[in-house]
Amino acid sequence: MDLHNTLTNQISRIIPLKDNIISIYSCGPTVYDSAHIGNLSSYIYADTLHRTLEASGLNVTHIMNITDVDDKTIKKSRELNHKQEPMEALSSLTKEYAGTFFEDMKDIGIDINSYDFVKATDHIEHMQIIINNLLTAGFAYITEDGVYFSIQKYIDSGKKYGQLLNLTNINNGKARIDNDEYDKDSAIDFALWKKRKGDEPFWKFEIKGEKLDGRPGWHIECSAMSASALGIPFDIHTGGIDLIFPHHENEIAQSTANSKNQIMATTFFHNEHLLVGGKKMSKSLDNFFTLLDIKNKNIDVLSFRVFVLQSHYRSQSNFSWENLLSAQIILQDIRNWADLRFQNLESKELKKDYEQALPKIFKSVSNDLNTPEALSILISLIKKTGEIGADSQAISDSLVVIEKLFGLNLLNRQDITQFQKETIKQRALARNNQDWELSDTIREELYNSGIKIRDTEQGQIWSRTNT
RNA sequence: GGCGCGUUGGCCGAGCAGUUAGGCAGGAGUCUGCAAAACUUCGUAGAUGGGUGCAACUCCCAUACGUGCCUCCA
Repeated sequence: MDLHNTLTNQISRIIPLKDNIISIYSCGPTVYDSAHIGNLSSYIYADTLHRTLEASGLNVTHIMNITDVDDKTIKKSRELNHKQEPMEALSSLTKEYAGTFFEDMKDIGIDINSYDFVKATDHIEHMQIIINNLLTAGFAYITEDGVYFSIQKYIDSGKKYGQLLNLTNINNGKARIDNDEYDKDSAIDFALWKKRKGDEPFWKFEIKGEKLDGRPGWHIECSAMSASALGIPFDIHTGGIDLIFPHHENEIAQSTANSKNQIMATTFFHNEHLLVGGKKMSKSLDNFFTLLDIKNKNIDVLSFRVFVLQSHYRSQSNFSWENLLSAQIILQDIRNWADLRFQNLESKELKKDYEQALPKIFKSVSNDLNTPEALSILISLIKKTGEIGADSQAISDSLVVIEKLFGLNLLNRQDITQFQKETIKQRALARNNQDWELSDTIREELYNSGIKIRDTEQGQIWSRTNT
């Protein structure tokens, strides 16, 4: 497939580094609170990328990290459980929200078994090794409050800082200097390790006799986890557009400082933000929604996946309830179409349409993940099914492909019960006898049991009322 | 202040230099025992001002507005 690469700002063909294995590292959640749907949209795009690559015949190794130690997790765990041991408080908080995160992932159609999740706290030792190596090689220095990475040393070694972003004026970033509360040589240097303050949770760390008990900086977590799972370099690094700087830029610096290669990953995949009322959805603006908000409105959460796929990952999309409801209608249409495979329908001429549509859909997603186009082709196909008539076999066959790419839980839909099937047969009988009264009564019975009937040239076709 | 991105019909949202995107919502109609569905059809989009082209929503330049990153952030 072809994909936009933030490193080159161009769309280029994805070619695996090793055989036909694609390695992906996705920046996952910081588990101090429920994810909002903007966070989740990022994972939906990464998941669709994963699915498309698999559909291209590649084996995908997909790592997603869980950040379970950082400023926010520590702060919140101290507030909530100030009587508990700091480490225990941290772990009980992050366990809870990691749990809700996995539930959310399942709800939005992500097969969590096709990912390897890694936790930051399981990789502390590896982070310490990297920090130690960076210190030894002169890329890092120790201060009163921690260990810092020296951008200047990195640049001096002949590598480029600013691979993803044009950083010519980064030193002039006024906000950056104002917010600088740490003891570092240069405003752009960043913490690899933060020494323990007060009763924060900490890990033992000693270098050359110097006691540095504390916790890792945010960026080093991803460098360590990606390296231990995938090595350097790997194929695709994903995340929201806001992670480009400084997070990914710093990851690159850490991961490549000690390596001949200056590439951390061959492709960087970044998705645009979800907006609300034209503004970025964020916790700080308090304009965010969670999956729970969607559930509370009795809207199927998979509608959100459809909503996300309706816009391209590199353009912003504006979230509104009206748009989500519109996506829900599309989801219903797709599900009703999927259920046609249970209904023994036939239409020879339609087979051709399926044979043409599926490669088109695949071509669209392969072209820089153009999911809106792919969805529109699918919808046209569904409309055509209504027009000409359905073919159960063709639908069964194509569902496998559609499900593979879109992840809408279409394959585990159930057939109606034997009793309901019998009831439909009885109605057909009544209709043959022109017993409209009985026919209508049966139709109402079926409706009450959750089955909607429409009469077509191919006979009765059912769909579920609750989808 | 620095570096980007966007502006499409009531709402959302693509592709494409010349031929209908698609969806949602609305009007009218066809079909139907009824219903539902489906279909047909209507409102004829492309921020503004220039430029290049036989031809621009589509390329280029400006302006306006919006928005993102530069600080934790998907």
